[in-house]
Amino acid sequence: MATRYDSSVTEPKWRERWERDGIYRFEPDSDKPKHYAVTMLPYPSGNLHIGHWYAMSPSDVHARYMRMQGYNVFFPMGFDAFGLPAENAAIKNNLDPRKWTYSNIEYMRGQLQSMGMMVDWQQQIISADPEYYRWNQWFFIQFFKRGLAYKKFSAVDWCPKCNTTLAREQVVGDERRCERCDSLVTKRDLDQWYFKITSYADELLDFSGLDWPERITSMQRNWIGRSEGAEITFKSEAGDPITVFSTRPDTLWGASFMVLAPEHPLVAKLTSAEQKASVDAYVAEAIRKTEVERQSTDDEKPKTGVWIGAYAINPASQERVPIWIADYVLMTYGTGAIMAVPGHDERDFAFATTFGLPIKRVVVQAEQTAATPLEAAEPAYGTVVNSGQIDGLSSTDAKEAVIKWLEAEQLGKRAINYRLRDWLVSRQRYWGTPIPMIYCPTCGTVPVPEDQLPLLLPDEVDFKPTGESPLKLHPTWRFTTCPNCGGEAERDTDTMDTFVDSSWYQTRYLSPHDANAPFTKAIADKWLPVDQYTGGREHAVMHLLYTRFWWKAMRDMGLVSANEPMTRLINQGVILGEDSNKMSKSRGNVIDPDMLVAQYGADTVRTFLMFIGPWEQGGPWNNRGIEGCVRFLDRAWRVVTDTPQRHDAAGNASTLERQTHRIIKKVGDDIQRFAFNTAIAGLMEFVNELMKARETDVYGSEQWRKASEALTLLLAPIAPHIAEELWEFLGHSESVHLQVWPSYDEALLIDESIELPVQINGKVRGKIQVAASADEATIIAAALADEKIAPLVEGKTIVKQIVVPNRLVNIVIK
RNA sequence: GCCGAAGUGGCGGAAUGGCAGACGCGAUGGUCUCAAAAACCAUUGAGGGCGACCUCAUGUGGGUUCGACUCCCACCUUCGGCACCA
Repeated sequence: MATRYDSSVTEPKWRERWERDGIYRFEPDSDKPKHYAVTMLPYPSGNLHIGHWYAMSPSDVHARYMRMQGYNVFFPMGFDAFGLPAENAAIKNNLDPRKWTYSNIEYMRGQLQSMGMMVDWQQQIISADPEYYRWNQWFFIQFFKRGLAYKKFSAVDWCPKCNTTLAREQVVGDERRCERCDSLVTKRDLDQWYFKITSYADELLDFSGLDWPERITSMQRNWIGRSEGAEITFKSEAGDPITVFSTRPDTLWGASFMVLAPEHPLVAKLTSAEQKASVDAYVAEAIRKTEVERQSTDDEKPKTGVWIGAYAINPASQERVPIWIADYVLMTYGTGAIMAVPGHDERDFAFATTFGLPIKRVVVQAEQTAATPLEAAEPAYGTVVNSGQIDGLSSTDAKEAVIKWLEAEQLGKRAINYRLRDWLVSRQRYWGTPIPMIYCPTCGTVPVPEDQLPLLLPDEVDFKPTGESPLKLHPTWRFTTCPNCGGEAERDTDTMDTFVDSSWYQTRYLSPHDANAPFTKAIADKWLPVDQYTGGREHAVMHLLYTRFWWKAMRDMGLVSANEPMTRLINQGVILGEDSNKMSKSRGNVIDPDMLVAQYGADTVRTFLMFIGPWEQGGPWNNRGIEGCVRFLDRAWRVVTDTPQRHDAAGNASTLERQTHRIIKKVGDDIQRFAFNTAIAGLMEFVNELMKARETDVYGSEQWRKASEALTLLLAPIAPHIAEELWEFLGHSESVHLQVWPSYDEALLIDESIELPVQINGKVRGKIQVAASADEATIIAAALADEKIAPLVEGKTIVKQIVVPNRLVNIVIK
């Protein structure tokens, strides 16, 4: 046995052995309790970067640990193979996106395998495979039949660089940039397909039973943006109903004017002849601004607007209130019209002051009266005044009272509004799932018959980024016949958002080749939902929200029974360059995992990535830091395999035994909570302890053997290759990865004799050595007798004596 | 503005009511060597003292507690999300 461990020989050797023996094969029918772990699948960009390692290897560690804990673990891998980079690379280099993608997959699978993950590659999925995407189409049709997929013409977000529409979630930040390419997003009026995620808005706000980071659930909650209030119908003097949404029906008496969005359908009808010219000009300007970007979150942005020459009647106060249009009211939220309550809403206040509109107080705080003048909007809740029959009620009670009154008088109703928009899924690009819909002049919109799926993506396509769907430009593909009447018809020429692919892939892994269903129900019933999901938090309101929606739709179709797709979610942080900046080619701070693996081996790279710091936090790479892990694994190797020259010093086998039990507990606890950095720190300490014990007569003892075996087993999830080699060295013929996680004895977690710090008034003033079993009285006696403590206590009054078992003693004196 | 996360040595970080700085990097000194590398040993928060030791120290200011990095209140800073959303 060589004294140095050579990863370049050993790692491939064991990977081949594992593959040959099929130790990671998925066994859906085993009797062991199941544990389904999924890490977000990679996009086949062509090269695995260190971020993939950072995301995936700790997930593998946890999965391996669960397996050693006795679970039947399934930890699959696949490729999110549709998407723009393939098409863009193809356009740039005149390649076939299919060939580009699939050759990348072949290469990246090799890289992924070099990580030493416990993946059963026979279960892999590739979303660009027709056997996968046919089920996207199948789901699309089911959604269509259930009213969850619909087509709508409206202003949509358009990325000029990607040359396609985007879902609202894919437009990021206040500058409204494309999630994928960072371009400024514009608007276009287009007829597009949507999935009705809003019909699950309320359910998506319910995170009960989900062990997900607060950060993600709060982002989703923000995104969905539920507001409770009422819809209230005002009537114009001419009698046209104008419905507004308000979260403050309690302030209805304070509504002294109304504002409609410039695009509001009633604007044209209500505008008076005298005001028509200025209204038209304002509307035109607003629409122009919409196209350019009606953005600017500038707080200082002055309010603009125009009176349309009409009045409405406030249904509560019966006051005549002017109707204005202004671009601060958005057509896309609520009803596109508001009742303006300038006294208690900052925007309405700003508008009223700009245009000299009346401001009325309808809420008071304790120190105010109904006549206290308003110097600024006072949005806080308080007591209602100047409001007829609801005077004197608290804002909260008044809300309820007004809603009940509105409902009784048929003037309005309780209403809830969401910020969440339906998911726009049409994309004007080639490399995606064709939308399986046919437009027949006679029969209308007809789905492709299910027995004709998959509707294959054609190969010979001129997919230049023209802004038109490449499939539309194909000479024949779009022309078909209506499945209903047999007449001439046309196919939808868009493809689906690739987030569709990742919305249900976790279910497909279980039966990737099922030709009759998206997944085999018997297996899915046993294995779903996913127990542990890992991946980046950048998908909080995209993939992670879409997946929850998709799952609920599947549940309502009777395909799955749980309410949520992924029970526990952990998000890793981002691994940064050595300069603490995001890794990028232009900064030249990119770390290449292949080079590291060649130099140090996969085990070292895995170990260091987890040792850097808390996994959820991420952090900067450190080229010197990895050397520490090289040393650690090397020491672990030597401490087990090398025979010390001398080992005759007096040692303590019982101490080693206790250290062994302690580390078993620590590593298990830490891996369970994804605290890999402290698990590894603990193992480093343990190796250092073994190094010392090795030079004593403890070496070669029963306790020594157990400690070496424990070290090897605890190392197995983290450094699977070296652990396997050590396990073999220790004389075992069966893989270390088929072993059971070692157990520990609670009684052996603390030493027989312990050192306790003794505090006087909370400051450590001495230390005593006592038996772990010593009772409180004995400990206090020992503390007071201590040569450093005794003089300090002498002549003082002992107020209190605190003994924290196994921790410390505190003596409070006066 | 609202919601969320975070702030600890030269650096990455540990400790979630009980000895602050585990573990690692870096640094300094040493052993081995012709020399170097590797490995090993020692020291390494700041200030003071020859020294056993003492004082200070976890963004800031208060508070609770025998005891606070940890809990509470107020604030500062950084990062992420939402935002003319009625």
